[in-house]
Amino acid sequence: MGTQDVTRQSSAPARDRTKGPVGRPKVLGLGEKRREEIVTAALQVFSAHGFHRTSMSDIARQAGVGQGTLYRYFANKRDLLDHVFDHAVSQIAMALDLSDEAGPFDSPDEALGLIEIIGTRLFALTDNDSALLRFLTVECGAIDEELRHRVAGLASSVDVLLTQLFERLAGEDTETANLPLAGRLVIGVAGPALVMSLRGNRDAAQRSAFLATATAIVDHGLLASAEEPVP
Amino acid sequence: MGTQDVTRQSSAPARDRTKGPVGRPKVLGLGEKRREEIVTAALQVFSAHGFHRTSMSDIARQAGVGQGTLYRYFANKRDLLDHVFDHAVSQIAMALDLSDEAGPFDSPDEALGLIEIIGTRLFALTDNDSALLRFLTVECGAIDEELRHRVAGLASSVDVLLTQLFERLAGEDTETANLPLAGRLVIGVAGPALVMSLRGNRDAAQRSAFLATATAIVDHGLLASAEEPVP
Amino acid sequence: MGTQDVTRQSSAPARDRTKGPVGRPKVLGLGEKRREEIVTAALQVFSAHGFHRTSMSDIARQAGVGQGTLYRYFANKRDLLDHVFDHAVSQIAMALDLSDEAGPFDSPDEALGLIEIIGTRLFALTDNDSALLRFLTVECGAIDEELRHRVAGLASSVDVLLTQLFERLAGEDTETANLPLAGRLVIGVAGPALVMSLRGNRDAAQRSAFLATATAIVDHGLLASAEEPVP
Amino acid sequence: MGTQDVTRQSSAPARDRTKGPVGRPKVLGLGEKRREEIVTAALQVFSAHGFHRTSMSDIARQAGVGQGTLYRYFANKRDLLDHVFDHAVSQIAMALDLSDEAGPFDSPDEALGLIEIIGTRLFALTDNDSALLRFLTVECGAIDEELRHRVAGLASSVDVLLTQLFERLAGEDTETANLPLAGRLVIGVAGPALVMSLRGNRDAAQRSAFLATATAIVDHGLLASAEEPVP
DNA sequence: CATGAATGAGAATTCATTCAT
DNA sequence: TATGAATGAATTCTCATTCAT
Repeated sequence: MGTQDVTRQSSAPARDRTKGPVGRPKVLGLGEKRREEIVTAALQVFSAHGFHRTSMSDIARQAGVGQGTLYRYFANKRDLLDHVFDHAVSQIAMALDLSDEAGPFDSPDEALGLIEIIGTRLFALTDNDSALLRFLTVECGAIDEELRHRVAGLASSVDVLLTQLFERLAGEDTETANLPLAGRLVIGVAGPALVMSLRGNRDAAQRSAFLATATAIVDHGLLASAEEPVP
Repeated sequence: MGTQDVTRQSSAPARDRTKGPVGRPKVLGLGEKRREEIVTAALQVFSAHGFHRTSMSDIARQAGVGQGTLYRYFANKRDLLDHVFDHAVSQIAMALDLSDEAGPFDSPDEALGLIEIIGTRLFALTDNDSALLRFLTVECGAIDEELRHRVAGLASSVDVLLTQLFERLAGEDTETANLPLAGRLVIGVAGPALVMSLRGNRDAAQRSAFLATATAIVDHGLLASAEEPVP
Repeated sequence: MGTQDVTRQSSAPARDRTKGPVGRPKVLGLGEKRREEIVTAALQVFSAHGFHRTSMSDIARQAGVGQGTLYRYFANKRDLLDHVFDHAVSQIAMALDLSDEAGPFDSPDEALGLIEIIGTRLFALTDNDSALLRFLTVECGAIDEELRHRVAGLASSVDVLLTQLFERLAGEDTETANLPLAGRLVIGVAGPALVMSLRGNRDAAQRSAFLATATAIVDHGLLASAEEPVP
Repeated sequence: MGTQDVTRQSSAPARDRTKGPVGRPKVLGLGEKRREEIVTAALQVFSAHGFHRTSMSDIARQAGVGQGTLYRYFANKRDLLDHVFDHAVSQIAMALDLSDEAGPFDSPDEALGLIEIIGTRLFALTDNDSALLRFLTVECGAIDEELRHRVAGLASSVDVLLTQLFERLAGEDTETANLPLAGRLVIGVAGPALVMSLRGNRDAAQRSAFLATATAIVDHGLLASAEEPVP
């Protein structure tokens, strides 16, 4: 009578993307423009109502096209979702792209400033298009197994990036053993800021207090602790 | 011979016959047991496949009962979900209950130990029943508006608890202005640990390193930073 | 493209009464008493909500017994319905039984008085137990094919009775050709009275006006017209 | 790039693209035709098996469309029923429309002829489409409370029409007190004719005998009795 | 005998997807 | 190419009926 096996008959939904051109073509044709309009519209409604509660009709209405048209650009709802995911990720990557800023730092303090820069950008991102982050952080993980993995992969990427950042901040004279952990912690530290922001809180004072605290944490807590051997 | 009451909603079973023998006796507590079995089964499948991808048939199969039986115990799928949510929350509350441990501390260091205690319990919780936390953290927020609010409320509660904890840790000589933020930060800090654990990582070394780092963060970063005025 | 055949796959519900003792046994055992309680309860709820919208639970609740008990007395819902129908018919037959009154009449006027007698009894019937007539007249015809036939048969019986009555009223010197039609017409004439009464109208003045008009119709219209050859 | 309107209930299709070619043009009137086909099919099966015993699948099969299609035209089963009701009422109203015939009458006898006209039309109606009247008279009253009220309202309308007719027939020198009752009586008188007809009886002789008798009833019984004061 | 817990067949309804135009 | 009408598989929920106690 105990709970039985949880596995399902129809286990794997079998990732089905039509292997059409998915990347970012240099020249946006008319069709490509339409694709992006649809993806953007889908992102809005997915974020507002959730993937499962959003019908293809909803997406078509939001995009201002017929439902049938969606199937000219995407093989099925799942395929469209994949593209929305990719779109969201690339938008965030662009927003967080530090290649301009992250030149070699003259001092650790300068480097620490990156935290504020990143934070400020994230706040701007949520103000502009809260759908983007809400989709990635709240909805995506709950859609299905595969997307959960991709979200996890995404998190890992940020992990790596942050670790590299901390390595540069810490300099070569530091024990790097727990820097990966530090990276994850900082992701966690960022979380509440996003939640705050996603809930519509735009209080500038709170935000700057938050960023200051986060910076202090990294400065004193992370980097200092990194110098102490883990017991 | 007059017409009796015909109203339907009067749920009173009118068991008023003068007869003694009442057929199958209602075994008290048995119904409650069955309810819990169903809730547990539902938690498993909701956590494994998500609320929307889980059909009532799935739940019934997992619980080892007929579909119709579910409706003897819960008004509808949503009602069942609510009970699953409550169940999950109370399980976690029990797991995190610190009333034994949180006696008055002789020293701040002793109090800091709470972080490790909480962390250890969370790890144990996920090892035992990963469905529980995955359901609350990953699935719930994406189900619908109302549940999102309830999750948010839950997070706020933890906020408050942590803030109170920090206040005790920091003592009265500290600026308390950003302690609420600190609470949120620590929630964030806990996140990655859960993710790590939910993904099935049971590496003890990594875990203890993580807890040590987290403790250090709170010790050096949070509490220390709390002494610095926010600009 | 045109509308297709209307016949159904599962055409006949196959009258299924368990051929247990159905008639009216002289001695009412305890079980028989219980049967009648259930039938009475079922009549109430069938009349109040309609057969299809009434569940066996509703009936059991109204009767103050468990659902399972219903199946100790009746094979299934349809069987119970049959008994309710029989019950209703016999109740009405009793209410309309004229064997006391319809002795040989000394004058046609005396005989005409029967119309008022019948009418008054019908009014009394609806006042006492409106469920009875409502069930027979409104609900029954719409339940299924078989019951429609039985209702029709019932109407025919009344037809015959009324025709016989009119024959006695008219005497032997009358063209009897359209007396059967006359019977049907009087059934129809009674209809509005029932409707009036079923809707709860108990206005005595209206009722007596109605009966007077009906009597006049039969006196002048029916009997007089019966003397004229139909063209 | 700003987020657009995400509200869902805004049914506006947002067909605003600047493009000209709009794909499959919406053929006006075709949808209306389909609606009527469905309503007609539903009337057939409702009449044959009753509302509650008719599934949406039955209707779809009868209409020769998929079940899903029904929901493109009607919100739900109840909505479809409402349209069937309206359809039936308007069909009957058309069949009974006396505006051509009911010119000013030179003599009461001429006016009396209306009864035969109405009767003949009703017979024709049932011969053509017995479902129509059976649905209204037998099924509708038993479906639910609301429809019962609508049927009652319908009957009242006929009441009024008939009363007005009788008033013209009787002339101004008559006591009008019981003319409303007379109207109801005539409705009742029509009932048996319908029943006869609905049962498939097409015997012309019986029909004309019936109409003659009914005319005689109104002539001698109703109108004559109208001249006598009600006690 | 009486009961009510358990059940699964069946009904209404939704929606991703197809395809004629 | 774009469209939206059509569709049926899948889902939630109801309820007549069975049967262990």
